[in-house]
Amino acid sequence: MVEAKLGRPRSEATRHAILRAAAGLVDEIGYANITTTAIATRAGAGKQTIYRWWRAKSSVIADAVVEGYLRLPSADVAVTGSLEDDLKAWLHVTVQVMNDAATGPMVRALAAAASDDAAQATALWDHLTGPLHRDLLNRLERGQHAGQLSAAVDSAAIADALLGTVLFRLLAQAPNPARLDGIVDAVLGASRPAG
Amino acid sequence: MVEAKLGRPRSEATRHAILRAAAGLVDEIGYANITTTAIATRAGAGKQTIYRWWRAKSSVIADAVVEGYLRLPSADVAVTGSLEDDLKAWLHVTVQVMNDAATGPMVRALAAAASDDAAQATALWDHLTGPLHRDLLNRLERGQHAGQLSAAVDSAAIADALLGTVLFRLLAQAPNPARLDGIVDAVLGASRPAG
DNA sequence: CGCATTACGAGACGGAGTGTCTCGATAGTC
DNA sequence: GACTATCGAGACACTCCGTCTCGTAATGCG
Repeated sequence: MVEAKLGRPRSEATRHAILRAAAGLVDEIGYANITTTAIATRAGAGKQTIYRWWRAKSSVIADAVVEGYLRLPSADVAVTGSLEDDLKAWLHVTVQVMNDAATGPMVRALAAAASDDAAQATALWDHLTGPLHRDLLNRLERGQHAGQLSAAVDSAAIADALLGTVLFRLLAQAPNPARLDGIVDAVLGASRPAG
Repeated sequence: MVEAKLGRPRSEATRHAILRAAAGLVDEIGYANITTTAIATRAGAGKQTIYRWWRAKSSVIADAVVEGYLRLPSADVAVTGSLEDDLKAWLHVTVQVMNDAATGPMVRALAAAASDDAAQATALWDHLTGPLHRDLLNRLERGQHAGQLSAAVDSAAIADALLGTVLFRLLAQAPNPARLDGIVDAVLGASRPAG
């Protein structure tokens, strides 16, 4: 990890251009159709410059995600009076967003791309789902402070379950929204006050 | 869908050999490293025979899943007195199984393979996770009959959430088992009797 | 049986893409 | 100015996909 002191230094501008080109291509033509040549051309870089710094194409795109060049479109978790309503609304909107033409294929492809490298996969999912998880957690903890949710439950675990549900639907491409409300009902406690 | 009546009929043995070869190769060298030539060679078939009946390599492998040549290793859901304990035990074992050397990469690769075709993806995930979902649902409904779980909650939704959690961990390759118990706690109702 | 028809195994083939290699030029350090 | 590593550009060998072409095998019809 020691930087070389001799010779021409690595161009940070080129690095940025490559990651930016990769991210743009994922958006425009989809992960599966991207070629290294296309990334290089769009970035105004040579192919060797890519392979000098990344092991493979998938690594470039994974890096683009990890460094924030590609983000999942996220829906804000509303804060109205009802935790239950807010979570249900978030679930429906998020499932809808994930099922749109661009997002679903991208996430599925990235999941496959990261499957080579466990460390990379962890970093990638962390960056993709981290913001969503954080938003959910904030709302849940606010609900706990407001007494809408028992302080004894593990709110991070609930956020896991909700995100897991969204991802499951994303992978299975089953846009049936029928059970989404049921999940929130179950997660908030079966014996909540009747609504 | 009308079968031809003239000429040599399609060999069911060859069809079986091709699907069997594809399934074996997924296990042995992983989805990403499979070539159509390798499938054909291993099956003792010609490449043209594959392309005569399947559109692409991913279709062959998806078919192998749908027809049961590839299965997710499943852990039985125990039936002891405690629904809570049974679900926690199942979650831990299942996450452990999914994290083993062969299963994780296979599922991730299949997720990518199915991303081409929405209808195929639904069928594929149905066959992969269907048995697990059914087992969970059985145990949950049994718990509802035994009064361990409110009859009002959507047990299928709970099964979704538990499976979603497992898949999320599988994709993110985060083997941290800490929150698993918390998910069961949350899902079974925050206000259950203290344990 | 002979003929038409379709599937079969085998493998050659063109096209596309990957990752390596080479080139002359460039941007730093000493 | 010498040295060294990176730069853009693109040629290159290699692998793989999916198509095409063989000669052969299996089935129904006359």
